Amino acid sequence: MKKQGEEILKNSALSVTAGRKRILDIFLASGNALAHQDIEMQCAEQFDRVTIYRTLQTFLEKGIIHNIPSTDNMVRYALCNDNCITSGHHHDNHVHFKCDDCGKTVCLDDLVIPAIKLPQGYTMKEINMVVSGVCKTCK
Amino acid sequence: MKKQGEEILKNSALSVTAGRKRILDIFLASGNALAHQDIEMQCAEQFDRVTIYRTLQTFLEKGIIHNIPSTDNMVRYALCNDNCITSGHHHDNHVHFKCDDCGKTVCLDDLVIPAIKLPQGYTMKEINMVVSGVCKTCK
DNA sequence: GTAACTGCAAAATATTTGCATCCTT
DNA sequence: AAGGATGCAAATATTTTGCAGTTAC
Repeated sequence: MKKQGEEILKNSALSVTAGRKRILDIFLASGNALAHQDIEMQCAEQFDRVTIYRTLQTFLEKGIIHNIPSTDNMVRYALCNDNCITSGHHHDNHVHFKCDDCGKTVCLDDLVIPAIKLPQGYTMKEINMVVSGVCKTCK
Repeated sequence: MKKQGEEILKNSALSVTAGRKRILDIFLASGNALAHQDIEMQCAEQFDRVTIYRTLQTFLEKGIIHNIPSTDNMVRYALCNDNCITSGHHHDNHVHFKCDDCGKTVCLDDLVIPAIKLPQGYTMKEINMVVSGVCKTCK
C-alpha cells in the first residue's frame, strides 16, 4: 500500500520525491477531490506553497490528476482512476458531485456523462459535468 | 433598446446606477460569458475594480446573471435569459460551450442538459455542464 | 555528475473590507 | 432625508517567477 504513490510517479517517469509522495498520499487517503488549499492545510509545514502549485501542475500535465471546474473560484483536483492513468490519456468522462452540506467533491466514476448533440459547427473536445446537492453521507 | 439594462435593474428592485447599467450593457453587447477580467478591461477607467466585484455579486444574488464553472480559475458570468429572469428563480439548465481557439464561452440556450440518475442517496440541486472544443466561428 | 526538484524571496495579481462621500429614490 | 452604491485606501490572499541550493537517478 505504501508503494502506491511511488508507482504512480514511476509510471509517469517522474522522480520520486518526498513532496510528490506526500501529495499523492493525501489524495489517496482522502478519496475526494481536493483544492490547492485543502492540500496546503495538510502539508504546509512540510512543504512550500510553491512546491504544491508546481506539483499539482506537473501531475495535471502527466495525467495523474484531473481538474474539476467549480463556480466558487476553487478548482479542485482528483486522482485519475487506474485505467485513466495506464491508458496514457484521459477518459475523464464521469460526473462529479459536490455536496453543498459537507463541501466535498467526489468523482462518480461509474456515472458516465451522457452524450449530447452540439449545434451545427461545434466540435467537442472535452466535457465536464458537475452536479451539486446533498451527498449520501449528509442526507 | 437603450432601456433594456434599466428594465432589468428595475425588475430586480435594484437602483439604477451608471455602473450597473454599463456592466449590463457590456453583457448585452457581448453575447458571451464574461469573466471579471473581461469586464474590467472594458470599463476599468470608468469604474473601480471593487465596484465590479460588488456589482457582479449583486447580479448573481438577484439572478440577473449566472456563473459558469471553469477549470482555468476564471469563473465566467452570463446574463440569464428572459424567462430565467422573469420567473424569479433560475432554470440554468443549458449547456455551456468554451472554445479553445477564441477562448469565448457561450450559453447554448437551446441545448438542455440531459437528465442523469445519481447513485442511491444523492440528491441533486444544481447541474452544470461545460463542453470545450472549437466553436462554429473558429472551425 | 547532471538534470530535475525544492525553498525562499519577491513580484504580480486577485479579492475583501472599512469608511467617507455621493447618488438614487 | 435615508438608504444604498461607489471610490479610495489598505489589508489579505493567491499565483507566478527567478535563482540558488539540494536531491534523485
